[in-house]
Amino acid sequence: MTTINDIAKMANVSRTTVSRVFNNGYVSEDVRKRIMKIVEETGYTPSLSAKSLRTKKSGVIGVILPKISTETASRVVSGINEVVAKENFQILLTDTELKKEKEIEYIRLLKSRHVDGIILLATNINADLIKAISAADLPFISIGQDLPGVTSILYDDYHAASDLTNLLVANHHKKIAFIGVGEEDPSVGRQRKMGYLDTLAKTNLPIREEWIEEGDFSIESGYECAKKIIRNSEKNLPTAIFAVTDRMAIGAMEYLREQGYSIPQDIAVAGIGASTMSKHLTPPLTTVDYYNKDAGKKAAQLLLAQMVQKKDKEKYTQTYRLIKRDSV
Amino acid sequence: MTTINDIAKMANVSRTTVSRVFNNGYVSEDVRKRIMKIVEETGYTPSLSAKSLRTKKSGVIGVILPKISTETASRVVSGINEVVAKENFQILLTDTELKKEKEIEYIRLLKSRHVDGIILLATNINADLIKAISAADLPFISIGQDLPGVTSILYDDYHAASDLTNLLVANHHKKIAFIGVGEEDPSVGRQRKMGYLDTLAKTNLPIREEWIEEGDFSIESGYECAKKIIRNSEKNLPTAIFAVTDRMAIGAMEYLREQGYSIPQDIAVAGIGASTMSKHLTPPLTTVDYYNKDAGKKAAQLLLAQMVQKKDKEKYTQTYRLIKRDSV
DNA sequence: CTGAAAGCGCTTACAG
DNA sequence: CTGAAAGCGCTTACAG
Repeated sequence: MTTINDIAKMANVSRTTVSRVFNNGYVSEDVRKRIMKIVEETGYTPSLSAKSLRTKKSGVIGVILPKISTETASRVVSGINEVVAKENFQILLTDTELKKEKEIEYIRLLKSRHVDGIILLATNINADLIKAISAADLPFISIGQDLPGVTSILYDDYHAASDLTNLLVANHHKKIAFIGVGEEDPSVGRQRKMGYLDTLAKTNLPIREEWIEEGDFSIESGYECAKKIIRNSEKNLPTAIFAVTDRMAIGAMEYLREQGYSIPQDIAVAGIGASTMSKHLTPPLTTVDYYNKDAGKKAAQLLLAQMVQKKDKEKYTQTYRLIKRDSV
Repeated sequence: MTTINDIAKMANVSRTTVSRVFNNGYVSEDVRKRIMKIVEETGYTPSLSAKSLRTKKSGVIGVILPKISTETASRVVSGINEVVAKENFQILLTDTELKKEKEIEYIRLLKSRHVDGIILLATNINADLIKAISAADLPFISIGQDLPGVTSILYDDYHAASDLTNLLVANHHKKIAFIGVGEEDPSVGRQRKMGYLDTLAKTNLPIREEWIEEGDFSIESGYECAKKIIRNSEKNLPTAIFAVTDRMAIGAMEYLREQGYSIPQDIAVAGIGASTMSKHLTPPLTTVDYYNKDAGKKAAQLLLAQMVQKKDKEKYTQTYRLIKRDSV
C-alpha cells in the first residue's frame, strides 16, 4: 500500500505538501502537477482510517433498518444514498431483524465506527432507545416514528388512514373491516387504527370487534386476518377491508378470491404503501403513496445540515397521496 | 469522547493493559474487572478508526450494487448481511446507478476505506474492471457474472433459460417470442438468450426476428417489447412470450391484457427471478427462482474464507428452480 | 508557498 | 501478568 510518505519522497516534497494538494491548501502549480502525476501513476488514495482518526470525520453515515429486504426500506435507502453520495458520503448498513435491542447495539457500534450521523427507520419508541440516541451525541434522524427529542420525518398515518376510510365511505361502504398491527408500533399500529376508528365514529358507522384483526405485516398474516374476519362475521359480512399495509391487503385479497368473493363487487380492499405490486394486482389495489424515497432524501438532507451545524430538533410530516384503483 | 487513555488513567493501569482486556491478552482477574467496570460506567467503546489504522482491518465489507431498490439486490444484501453480521462485520453500501465507471470508482474508494473485502453484483465484464479488481488486491467476490480471475457466484442462466423454453415447448407451444436485454450483460443478455435460441434450434422450432425484442429490465420496457412483438407479427402471432426478467414479463402481461388477449389461453408468459410479485399476479407468473439470498450468503462465506486465507479463484454455480404457475 | 513537529487512539513486539 | 515505546497514515497549527 502506498502512503503519503511514499508520494512525498517520490515527489521530493514534505508530506505536508502532499496532504495540501488533497485538501485545497496553497500549493504552487508545478509542485501540484508533479505530485498529481505520481499519485496517478501509483494509484494512491489516502487512507480514510488515518484521515478519520485525525479529523474525527469519516464520510460515512450509518443507517439502521428493521429489515433490509423490504420495499419500503430499499426505497428509503435509495433516497438517502442519492443525496449523500453526491456529497461523497457512503452508507454503513445495519439490519436489526426487527429486534429492538439491536437498534441500541447498532447505535453504539456506529458511534464507535465514527460515523458522521445516523438515520434510523424506527419501528417503536422506548426509553432505552431515546437514551442511547442522546448518549451517542451524533446528528440523528428518525424516520417513521415521532421520537421525543429527535428530529423525525413522519408519515401522516392518522390522516392517511382517515382519508382512506373516508374514500371507502364515499364509495357507499358502511361496513368496513380493518387489518392492523400491534400497538408497539405507534405509527402503523396506533395512528392508522385511530384514523380508521375516528372516521367511523364521525360518520356514525358501526365499529364491530369481529371486523378488526391484527396481523404482523406479512402477506400470510393478511390472509389469516381476512379469514378470521369472514368466518367471525358470516351473518354480517363487511363490504370492505382496510389493511394498514399493502402486503396484508394482498394476503386478504388472496383469501377473498379463494373463497369466491369478487373484488370490489362483493368486498372492496385497500392498503397503504403503494408497493410496486399494488399496481399490478388484479384488480389493482387502492392504496396510499408515502413517497418513501423522498422521505429518505429529506432525512439525508436534514442529517447533512445537522452535521454542518447543530439544530434544534424538528418534526417533519411527509405528504402522502391517495391512489384510487379498481379494488374499491 | 472517552479514549483508551482515559480508561487507563481511571483504572490506574497502562493503556496496554486496557487494550489487552479487549483483545484477549493475559490480564489478571481483578484488573480486568476493575477495567470493565469503568468501561461500563463510561460507555467506552474503542475507536474503530484507530484500531483499523493500526491493524489494517476494518471489520467492514464493501458491497457494490447496480441499483439499491431492486428486489434481487435487496435479497442478496440480506443474505450477505445475515452471514457477515454474525461475525461482527458491517456492510458499506455503494450504488452505481448502473454506470460502469462507478464500479471502478467504488472499488478504489472502498479500498481506501480499508474494507476487508468486496462483493460486487456484476452487470458487465470489461478489462478496466478486471484491472481495478486485481489492483485492489483485496478478497473479492463477484455475483452474477463470470469475471476472469475473480471468484464468482454464477446463476445458471443458460440452463435456466433452456429449461424454461423447454417447459413452454412441453406445453405445446411452437411459436415462442423472447424479450431480452442488451448483450453488454453477458449473463442476462447473452446466456439467457443462448438458452432460448439453442432450445428452439434443438427442437426444430422457428426462430423469427419479429418475435425477439430487447428491453432494459423495466416493467415499461416489457410492455413496449410485447407491443412491438404483437404489432410486428400480426399475421403470425406467437403463442408464448418468454421474458428474461419478471418485471419485463409483468409489463408484457399488462400489454396483452389491455389488448384483450387472455393469458395463458391466447398467449402464455414466463419470466425469471421469482419476484414476490410473480406469485400474486393474475394469473400467477411462471418463473425461475435463483435463490438470490443464498447467493448472497454463499458470497459472504467465500469472502470471509478468503479473508482468513487467500484461495485460488473459483467459480460456483447456484442451483435454480423452475416454478410453474398458471401463466403457462 | 513550504516544512518540521505534534498528535489523533489504538496495538504489538519487547522487556521485565 | 504488566508497562514503555514505537508506529499505523494522516492533518493542522505554527513558523518561516
